[in-house]
Amino acid sequence: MVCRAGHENDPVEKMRHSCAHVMADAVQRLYPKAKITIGPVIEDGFFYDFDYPAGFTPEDLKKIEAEMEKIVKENLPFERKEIGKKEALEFFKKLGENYKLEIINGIEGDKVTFYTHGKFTDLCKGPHVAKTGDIKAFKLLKVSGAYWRGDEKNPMLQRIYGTAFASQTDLDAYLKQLEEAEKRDHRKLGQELDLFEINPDIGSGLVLWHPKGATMRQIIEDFLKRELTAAGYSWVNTPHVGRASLWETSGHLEFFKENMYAPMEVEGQTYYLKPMNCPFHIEIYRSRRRSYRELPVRLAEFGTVYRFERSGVLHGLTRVRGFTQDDAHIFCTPDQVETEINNCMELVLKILRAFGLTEFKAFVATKPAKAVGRDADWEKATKALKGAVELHKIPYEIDEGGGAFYGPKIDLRIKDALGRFWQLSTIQFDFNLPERFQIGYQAATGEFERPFMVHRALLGSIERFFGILIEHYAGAFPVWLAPTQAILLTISDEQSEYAQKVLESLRREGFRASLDDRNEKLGLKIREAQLKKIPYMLVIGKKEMQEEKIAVRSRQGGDLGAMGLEKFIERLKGERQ
RNA sequence: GCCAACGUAGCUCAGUCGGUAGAGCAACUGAUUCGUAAUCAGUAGGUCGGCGGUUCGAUUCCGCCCGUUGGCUCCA
Repeated sequence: MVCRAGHENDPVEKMRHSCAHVMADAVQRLYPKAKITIGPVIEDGFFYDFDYPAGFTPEDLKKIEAEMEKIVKENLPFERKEIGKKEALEFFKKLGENYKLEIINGIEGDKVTFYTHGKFTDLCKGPHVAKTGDIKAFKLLKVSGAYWRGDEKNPMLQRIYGTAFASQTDLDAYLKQLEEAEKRDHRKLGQELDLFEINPDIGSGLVLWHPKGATMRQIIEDFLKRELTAAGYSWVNTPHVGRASLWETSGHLEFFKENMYAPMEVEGQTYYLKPMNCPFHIEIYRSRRRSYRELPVRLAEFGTVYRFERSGVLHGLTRVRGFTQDDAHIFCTPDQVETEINNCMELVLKILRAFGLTEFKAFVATKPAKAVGRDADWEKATKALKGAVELHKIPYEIDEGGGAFYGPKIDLRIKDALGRFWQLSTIQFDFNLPERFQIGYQAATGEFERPFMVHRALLGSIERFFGILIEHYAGAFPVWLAPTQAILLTISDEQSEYAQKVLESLRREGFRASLDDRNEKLGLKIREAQLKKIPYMLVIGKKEMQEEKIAVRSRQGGDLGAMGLEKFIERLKGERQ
């Protein structure tokens, strides 16, 4: 048992930690056969893993909770005791707690600490609250399977998750927040707003983009296309499959095969669906001799890739098997590295900010023990990455030795409206593929040189980014992204013709507008438009028709009163940018 | 893949302690032309995820499969 590093003195963490002990105690009181293993504090709560093959049902959870209440009422003191390892081993041996034996044997030094409350004793570094009665408000949340030490070769344990807070009010607030997150779930909103579907008849982890979702995707792609073109990228398109020999050269069959779809045979040749775009871009790079004069070469593509993900890890749009990367590869000379990376960073930030994502955290991963490439190149590249995050004043951490074997990288995480962090962008050097594909350029000296190669994705996967965006905005997209920006609502049939004209005017101005002239009450039309989260509802009744106006209602602000179409168009244009 | 829960109409869900199912919304039809979050009435819609077993009889019980969801990274 342990608190999270750096949080040992946080009173809530301490209480959660103690709560985990109380839960383990309750479990063993009710189910003496259950063996205790580990139970750390995690973000927002705690869990405890038990070896109990019968498993726990949701009803068991209620019983355990009730038992915990009793233990809290008993107000038992937590007592700390230092004890020799030998004695500790004997203690747990007698209880048949073999997982604890394994843990003790892995601990350095010859002393360990025990924490006891009532008749329950656990191996534990502490600290704890003084008495079980100090645990104020708690709740068990869910059960799941988990492997001992996270390794699937080990026995499957039963994990119970719970959380505890300093007061019932705090706990309720937390549960409410969970509910709020559930309401924003992109899978739910995706269906309600008719944006996309993942259909088992098509296949797990494969996305069908419905018209509204596809409209948004195109807006996103158009925006990126404009920005990247302006930043000097060239656009390429490459196929979805490639010959086995290509993936042998690239090394994917050696290192990435377990993530690739099974091969297919065509006329005696073996082909694989592409899990990455890089080999294709490299082939384009080396389609002719390159001179230092034309570097940097920046090849960009919205490249759709397929990766085999184990069925259990698939999740809505954020973890899929087929997805499109906003991928690009930069080939440049050593002199250009710094500028290229800085420009990449600038571009990433500009684009993410356009989507209302303004808080970032960067992780710079450096050279691992096993790596390819020259030390000097690693140093130069790592320095450029650090320089770029510092230049743009992004808070960052160094992930020492956390880079891939083929190069250092920056992972950029962004914070969404609910305060959750998501990893989106990545800027990654590659010292491996240029070598494998033997690419080069002719330097000023006339010598044949190897270029630096950088993989970079700003949004990462468009599918995943879209999912995050849906949750970030809770489906209420800003005008520039909304699939329908304004909907015209007539009050009676008499206004249909006039409304149709207004609709045409809006469309001519390039707006995504629609018309609801059904024979229904205004209240119903507003309700439906509101549920679709359309930014503007334009009411047209007798009055508006006579005065050649529209009554504007905004999604969040309600009735804004009547105005001329010109004035409304001006307003919309301002929000479109 | 593994552990657990779940799979009933387009959607959300109820139900059957074994005798082949029901609501609301949506759809369709009709009436209503009604000014800022749900007008009324009617009609239609289901091999109760698939296959097999037990049974006179299975949507219900059992087994297998498929799919969905949560977890399997947090190391006393």
